[in-house]
Amino acid sequence: MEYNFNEIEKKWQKNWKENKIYQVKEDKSRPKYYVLDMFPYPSGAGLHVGHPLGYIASDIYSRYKRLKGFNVLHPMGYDAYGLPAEQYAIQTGQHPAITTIKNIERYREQLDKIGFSFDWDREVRTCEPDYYKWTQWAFIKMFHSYYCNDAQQARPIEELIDVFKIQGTKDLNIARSEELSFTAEEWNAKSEKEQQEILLNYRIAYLADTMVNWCPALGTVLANDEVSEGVSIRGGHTVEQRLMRQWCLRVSAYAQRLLDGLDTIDWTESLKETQKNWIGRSEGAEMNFKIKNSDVEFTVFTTRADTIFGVTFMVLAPESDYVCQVVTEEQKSEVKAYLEVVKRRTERERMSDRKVTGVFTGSYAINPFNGKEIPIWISDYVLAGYGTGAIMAVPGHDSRDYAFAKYFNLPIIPLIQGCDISEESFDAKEGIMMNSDFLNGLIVKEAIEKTKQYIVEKGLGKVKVNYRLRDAIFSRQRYWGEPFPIYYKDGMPYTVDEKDLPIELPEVDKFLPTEKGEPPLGRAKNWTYNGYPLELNTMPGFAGSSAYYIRYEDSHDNDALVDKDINGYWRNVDLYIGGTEHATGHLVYSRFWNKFLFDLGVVCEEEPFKKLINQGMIQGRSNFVYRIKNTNTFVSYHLKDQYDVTPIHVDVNMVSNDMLDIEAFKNWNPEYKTAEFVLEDGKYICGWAVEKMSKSMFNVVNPDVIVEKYGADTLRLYEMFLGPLEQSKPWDTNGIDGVHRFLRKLWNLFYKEDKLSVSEEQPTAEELKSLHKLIKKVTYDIENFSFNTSVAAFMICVNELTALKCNKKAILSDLIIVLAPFAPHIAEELWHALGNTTTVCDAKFPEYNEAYLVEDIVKYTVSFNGKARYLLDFPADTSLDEVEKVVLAHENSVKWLEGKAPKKVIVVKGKIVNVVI
RNA sequence: GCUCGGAUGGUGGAAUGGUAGACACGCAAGACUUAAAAUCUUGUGACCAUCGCGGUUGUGCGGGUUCAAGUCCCGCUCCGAGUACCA
Repeated sequence: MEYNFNEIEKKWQKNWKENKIYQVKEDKSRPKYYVLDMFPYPSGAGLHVGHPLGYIASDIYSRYKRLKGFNVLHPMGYDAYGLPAEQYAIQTGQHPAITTIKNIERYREQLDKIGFSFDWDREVRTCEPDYYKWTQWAFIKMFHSYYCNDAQQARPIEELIDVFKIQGTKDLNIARSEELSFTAEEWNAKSEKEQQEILLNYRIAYLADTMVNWCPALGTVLANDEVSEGVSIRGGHTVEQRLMRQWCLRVSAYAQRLLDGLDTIDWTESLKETQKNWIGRSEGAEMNFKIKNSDVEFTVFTTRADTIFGVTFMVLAPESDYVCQVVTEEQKSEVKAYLEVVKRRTERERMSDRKVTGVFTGSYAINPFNGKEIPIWISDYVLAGYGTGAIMAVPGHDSRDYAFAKYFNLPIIPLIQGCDISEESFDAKEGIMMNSDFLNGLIVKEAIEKTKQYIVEKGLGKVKVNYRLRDAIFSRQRYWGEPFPIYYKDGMPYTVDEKDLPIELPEVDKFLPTEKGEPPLGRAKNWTYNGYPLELNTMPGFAGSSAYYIRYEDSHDNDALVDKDINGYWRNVDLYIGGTEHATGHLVYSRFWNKFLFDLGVVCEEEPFKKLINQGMIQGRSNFVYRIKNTNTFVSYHLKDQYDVTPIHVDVNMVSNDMLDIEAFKNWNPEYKTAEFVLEDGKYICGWAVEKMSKSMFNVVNPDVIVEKYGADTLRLYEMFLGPLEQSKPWDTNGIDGVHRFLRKLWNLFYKEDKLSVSEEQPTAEELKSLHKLIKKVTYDIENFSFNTSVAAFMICVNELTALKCNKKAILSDLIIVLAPFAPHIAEELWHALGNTTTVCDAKFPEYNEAYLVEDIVKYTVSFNGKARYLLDFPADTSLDEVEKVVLAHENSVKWLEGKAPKKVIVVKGKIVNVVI
């Protein structure tokens, strides 16, 4: 019987589905294990061969854990809201829901062919009302919460209102947008509307006028992680800064907890590092500066308080509120002109073109340490969004200030003994202070501490920790997203009643903004709640993906996001697999969202993902043919240098082992119908290059094609065999035959001349050794996510057993259990062929036995001063004394030792490894 | 600029400080075949060799630690990823 993978795989996929083999239920008698993949956005292009890489790895791990006796939760779903479906809808009028469902069906079809062990009964789709009801619910909870810095947790907003009623803002230590100050009497005297406006300053989900990344091409605002280098990540459209009233989430309140939490989870150092940088904690001081001839005071943030005696000018961000307060009459027109220029420059220009620009305000600040007058300037190298939007410039010890000072000819004062600032500033925080009054003679670190102390004692400011992490902009002016559970009364936002959730996405006639420039929801009919207008914005993409892992635990629950008991069983994700591209987006929002739900007591774990692995990207491997210029003749790769050629992308699906299928090529395009070829050894060899996998490069490989040709088990093994999971690598089909050959060899261990042929005989020591070597290696490898070396171990084992002509049932049956996580279909088929009636998924993963692994011959490496190595074989039970005797008497030893006694004999783990002379 | 990775045969890649190159691809030779494909066997880092003995050399470069370094330490070069006027 041939190894008919197509038939086998179809049969078992059907069987698994019908018998609900992968359905899991809470089972308190067994330990749980939660394995999660980052759920995909179902794009119109379908899956390519790179997408399943992580899913295969997580599937192997899930199946392994199940065989090890764990109750494994391994769900899958879809991140169904997204820009592409909406862009497509704008162009074609096709409702995004229709496109999305079509794409989901296509994804599902492709996923099913690979034989994953997902529990599909738990599937979630972020665009389904049953699902986004809980996204809206969480938003309502955030709206009704504030963050208490003392308790370090979210608290109900009602508590805060009670505080306001009694003591106003006195002794308040809570996260807020702006520092407000009022008494209880003032609060109680305010109108409902005024009170609501104030509360927005404290809510975790709040509405505020903020500078946002506005993307005109997409017609919406974007969060910081959706923008890179001044352009949108999706589509690469330019982004500009704009002041808009938008929904925001007070993620910044959680900055310290997000940072601290990193120490409790098992993520790669590089990913933790990326998050640390994104959160960007910096310790420093806020210092107040008075302005000469004015009562205006302004505050700067600095991490280098020690350099206060080197401040020679101050700089305000162009957008800073202080600007209009400090500009003098005579400078007004010049400043105005400068602000106009800055405003016109896009973020992108500002970044690429680092020209020094700026303008003097006419005002002077007073240095609180020595009373000196310092000119105040405006420049766009100071950002409004960080710190206070104002800095004290120390050109001697900050490279940006240095460039500015040089350009505008401002004084530069060196503050550190022996530093050379003639060419550039001295930025390092080291050396001994000078020109600094009471700080002179201190080393920089001491000086920073002493200055901070001084600032606090003299009331010049305060010690402050700043974070780079900004609050997340949560509004999108788009159609295809979750509607907000918010309505407006008297211009103020109110949440809809929880019992009225979900607020379903309404139908609209077009997916474009209204004539008035409102978001597409402005087109919806009767878009009201109890007669009040509903919010027209929708939520961003990360809203639905922030808590989906919790919903899988209890995806059909209509009364709660997750049942408390059920969450108490599944807890958080033990293993999360996905790409690095979510390091500063999804993985920050998810952690924030989960911490918020933790504060509410909805979930029992503070961190959502205990262990996280980033699978590498699969790049494309493009193939080229070489056309001789101005002809229709193509020359093979190794001969191309003899001609003047143009490389042309050719569809990789017409190329096998870099050899072109000439007939297929001729039929590919009418232009090539009459093409001629210059061959080498009768073949046309293509060139290749690693590029992004994309249609335009003709290098997209569809997993369906591989499954059709080699089977899902081969695809699974091959994707793992390609290299380490976390490494990016090009897809290259050149080695797939080797993996496929391995499966056929395995098959042939069972079947001789078309008949099942297994023996009940007792295995030999050699056979047992081969098997247990494999079990040991694979156990170790799976636990360390080193799947490529496991595949190699299988190949070795099967080669050994083939050489031993082993067809013993005892050996083969354990072998296929060990293989089952990797190649479930063939394992299931052989498992049943051996007479088992239950699924191989419920077998017990065999333990290895060291006793079988003992070598009967021990090899000793003997070398002299590490040189002239040679090997000696001894029976395993030879004593070390005996070995040493033989080693020293060996002719090579005699030669090297020249009759002298060795100085030292190095023994490692009971083995002589070196003789030192 | 900063941070984090990485550099090993023709290729993808293996190697708890202890026989570098597992396993696979490719290539070569052979077996089977009218032939091809498939399959199987053998060989395969480079250099030297009285090519079935045996030797030299070899993990990006330069140093160091060690009896012993692909692996640890210091200094470079190159490549990749992330991030950036963050005061």
